[in-house]
Amino acid sequence: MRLTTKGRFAVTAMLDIALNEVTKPVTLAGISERQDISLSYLEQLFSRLRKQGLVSSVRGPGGGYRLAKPAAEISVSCIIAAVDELIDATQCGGTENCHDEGQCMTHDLWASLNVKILDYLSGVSLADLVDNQRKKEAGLPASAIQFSPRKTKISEICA
Amino acid sequence: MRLTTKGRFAVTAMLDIALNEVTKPVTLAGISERQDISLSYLEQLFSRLRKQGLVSSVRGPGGGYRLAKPAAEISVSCIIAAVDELIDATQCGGTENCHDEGQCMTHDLWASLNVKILDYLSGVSLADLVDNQRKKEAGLPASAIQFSPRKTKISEICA
DNA sequence: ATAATAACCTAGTATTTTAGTCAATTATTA
DNA sequence: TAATAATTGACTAAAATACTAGGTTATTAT
Repeated sequence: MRLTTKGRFAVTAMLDIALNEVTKPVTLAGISERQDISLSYLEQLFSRLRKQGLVSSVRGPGGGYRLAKPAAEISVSCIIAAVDELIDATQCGGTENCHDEGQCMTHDLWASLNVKILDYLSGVSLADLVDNQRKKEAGLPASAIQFSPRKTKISEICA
Repeated sequence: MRLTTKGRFAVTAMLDIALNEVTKPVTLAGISERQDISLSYLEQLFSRLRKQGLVSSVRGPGGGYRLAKPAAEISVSCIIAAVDELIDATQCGGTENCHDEGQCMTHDLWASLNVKILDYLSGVSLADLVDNQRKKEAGLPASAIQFSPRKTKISEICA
């Protein structure tokens, strides 16, 4: 399963576009500055995002990137899948040949975890993130995304 | 967030013990052979599992490892946390300083994803996995763990 | 006693992935 | 036509992952 800064950067960058594309296309140089992500790295990520049809590009002065679809129609899972290739918590990538010829004993576990993660990320759209961010900036509590303050230290995970 | 083969190996190895510890402690050499995991790698993993109090060890001939608690009291999240140190989908590891001085725009998203994953893995115990495996071997459908056959190809993730 | 067993420990290494740099080229527009 | 900004490809540093090697220590069966 792939949930790296690559995917995080991509989501952040897409959110930056969603927030700033009101008048003009958004340049990678702008995103780079605002979000503190290397320009060249962004170029690599956007090459994939464009190929997956998530953004459209305009070259030359005044150019940049726009969302190719309405923000409400772009899910987080979609963005991560575009840059990270495969969201998969199983060893085998769905081939079900994790151990010898058959499934490994924990295949079902990872497969169902996979579905859980995917379900969640599929349910969150860029529009949700925009909403959340706007509310945050206005000093309101975030609501679109259910935020839980629970910590994740080992001591708290194990009873 | 860390969901690597390390954690998968650890869960598989723990499950192997749960299935085989009926009479004697289970040796790493046995696990290595049955699960096709390098012995030395297992030793490293079990060093951590032991330090976290998940297994107890017996040295010498006839020795090996046993679960330190009933299988029903050992959750998958606990095992993964023991070997992978930290389950965390956020960039900052919970410090909330992901971007400059404040939270990055997607902090809430990763934080809540984190909770989702953790909730799920906390709810699955080794006993559940044993059940599932026994049913599988008996040719019955798995029930303890809800298995979904849904695929996770990019084309299916994005509408 | 002692030889076999199996945990335990430390250090190192190969491979892969991540995250990034560098240097160009191409299209567009002011 | 000069500046802009996407586009491309090749290359690199650092980290993490997944191991290997070689020992030591404790225990037990003989």
